[in-house]
Amino acid sequence: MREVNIVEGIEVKTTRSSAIYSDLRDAVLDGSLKPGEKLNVRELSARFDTGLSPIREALNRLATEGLAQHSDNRGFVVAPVSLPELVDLTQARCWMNEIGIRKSIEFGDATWEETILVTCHRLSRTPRTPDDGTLGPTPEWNVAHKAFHQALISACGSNWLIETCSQLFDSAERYRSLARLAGASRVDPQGEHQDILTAALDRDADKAASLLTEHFKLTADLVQTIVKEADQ
Amino acid sequence: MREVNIVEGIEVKTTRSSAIYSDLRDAVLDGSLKPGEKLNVRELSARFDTGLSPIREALNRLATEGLAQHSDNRGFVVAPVSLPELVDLTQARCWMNEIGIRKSIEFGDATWEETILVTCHRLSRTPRTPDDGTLGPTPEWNVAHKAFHQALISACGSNWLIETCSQLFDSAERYRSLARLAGASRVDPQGEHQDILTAALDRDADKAASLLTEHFKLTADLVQTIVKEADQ
DNA sequence: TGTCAATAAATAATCGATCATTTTTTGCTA
DNA sequence: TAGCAAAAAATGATCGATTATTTATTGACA
Repeated sequence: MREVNIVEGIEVKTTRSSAIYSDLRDAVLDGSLKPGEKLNVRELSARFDTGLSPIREALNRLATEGLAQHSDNRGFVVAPVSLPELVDLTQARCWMNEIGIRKSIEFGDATWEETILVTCHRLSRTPRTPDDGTLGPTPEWNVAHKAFHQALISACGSNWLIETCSQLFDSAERYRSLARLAGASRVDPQGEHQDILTAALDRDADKAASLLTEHFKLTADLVQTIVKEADQ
Repeated sequence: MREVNIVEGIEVKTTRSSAIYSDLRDAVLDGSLKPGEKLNVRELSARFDTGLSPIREALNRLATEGLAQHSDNRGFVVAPVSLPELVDLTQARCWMNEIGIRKSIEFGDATWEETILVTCHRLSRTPRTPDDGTLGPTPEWNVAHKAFHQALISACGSNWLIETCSQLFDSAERYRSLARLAGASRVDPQGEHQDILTAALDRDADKAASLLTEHFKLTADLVQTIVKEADQ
């Protein structure tokens, strides 16, 4: 119980459980914890230099969220990935984000327009590959990427939908990370982002929806190739 | 670590954490734990005659699921309810179930048809009010009710969508329970269920979707009246 | 009497020992 | 050597004591 963060000037004392949850979550999402990998509580408690309780609490949260799996008396593993699940996930993303962007185009006001404009701009200005030559998107780019996608649907009128899309985004990011680790990379996602932005600002719901859907499907296709290869 | 269940002949040893999670979840859903109520860990551990760890694990799961809220160093409370959240929730239910039933009508095979037929039949044969005169739906009716609604969307092709609708259903059930405790009750939901079933079997997607949406909105309207009254 | 700091009480979080269950190893028998 | 049962090891789950933090209470002072 010692982690202290400063948020907007005020001290926020976080707990070990929360800190570890956040770390483990990041590790699952960026692929440093591999799908199916055993999450041994004692081992993790040694690694994080903490007791068993915070680890178990963090794992319980991850499991409820779907990023880990739990079996009574058999502990936790990182949630597995599979081709069928990727298809399922992609389908759900397309459907839900389509509603989200259509409704946002219908209901969104000037503030929404400005938000999608700004988040898209920030995304374009955020370096995708690190200076040090290591591969893959930087954490900053990932954050900016999610911010833009969530902004697109932010005026839809249902936090439930927004939250669901957020979880879907994260689950998909895990697949993207795995593809990246296997050496794959999108050529020009930013061009697609710009096109979606333009369609949204033009209030062209059909075009925005189909571009967004296409965007998700292209990513899934790339990831799919890699997952298939890895399976063999 | 002593809870033992028999599932299809084989022994399944469940944990205290899981058993308590299940109990607490039921209590939140049926309204016996009130929105905003403090979930004191010591108190609960006394009530369930167990240590602190299983209680905390159960609460962590509930919180991740959205049925409880957690604040670092301040513990857990039952998730609050509100009019805006009910509106949000209802909107999301309508949108997602509409996709679910449309795609199921598009993709569903004979097995799907039989499943919705059977679950609807079972629902109609399950007593809604208990024999002993206590009010509100019986647990059996609630189970059958959910089974029918989930069956309707079960052939949509995305487990993610199905799972999301399941969570939405549960969250909505909490509102229904609260309305029931306040004395409100739907007149004839089964008539609506039959109409939805018929439209689905007829593969009339537009009709099925609009009936289903109407069904959710009617429930929400009833609950809304109660929540409003309770607020004053 | 109202405000505020200091103190006390209550509650949340964590720890590591202990107990229960699962998994692995061992060694016997056919 | 294969199959199996018993024993051992490893791992998961739980407990209650301890520590950290928040909330409530007290009492000094303006």
